Amino acid sequence: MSQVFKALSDPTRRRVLLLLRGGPMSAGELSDQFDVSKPTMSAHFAVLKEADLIHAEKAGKSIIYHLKLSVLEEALLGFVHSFGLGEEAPEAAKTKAETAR
Amino acid sequence: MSQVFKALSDPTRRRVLLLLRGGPMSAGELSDQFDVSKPTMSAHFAVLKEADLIHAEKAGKSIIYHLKLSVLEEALLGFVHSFGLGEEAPEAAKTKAETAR
DNA sequence: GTGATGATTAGCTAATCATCGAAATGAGTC
DNA sequence: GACTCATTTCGATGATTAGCTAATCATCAC
Repeated sequence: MSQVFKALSDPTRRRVLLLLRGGPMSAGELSDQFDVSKPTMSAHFAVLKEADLIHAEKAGKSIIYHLKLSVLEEALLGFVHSFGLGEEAPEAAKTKAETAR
Repeated sequence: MSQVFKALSDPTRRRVLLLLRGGPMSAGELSDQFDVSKPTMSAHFAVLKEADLIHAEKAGKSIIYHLKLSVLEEALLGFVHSFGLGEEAPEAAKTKAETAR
């Protein structure tokens, strides 16, 4: 849980995830979209992998990263729901929390 | 955005938010729930305030903290939606939403 | 095997973070 | 004013983080 939020706390890493939402991409292709060195990007990938938000697949010389949407979804929506938020309109959320018990 | 996720990346701070979900609480009452010093807790409050997730209200000697649910909701759901998640009914979310009512 | 390419690891610096005890502020009380 | 309570600020410390360059590893083409 903490690791997911920590991973998301960096703008570079959030942008990586958004790029990956469009489909799998190699480490190099991803790095080309950013203005930092490749080792730095590699470290960001490691953080995302540690949080289980992405998955690495070897493909010849390259390494293809895939977004693990379901993990992102479970972590964020799970947290949101624990606050009684996110299922209906904000107004109704309060009512719902009350009727929930 | 980054500040919200950074604030949420610490378990102590997440627990503070959950406590505050039950209603406003003073800094001291909150601190009593944790096994760390008051200065440390004060620093956590500052991070949460910086992320605009809580609001401080003076009340005599005490300071009462309030959860800003709408900010938390907007930040997290906004991000979730930017991934196209949380609107339809993926497995986990659906089950959870159903058992909730 | 050599060389080239893609990616990670190693080693470093500067900055940020969580934590503490001690001191300082603010707001009531006597 | 002096005293007390609640909370924050200050100053220090050890741990972690993002960033870099240089070096290494892995794979492919020759």
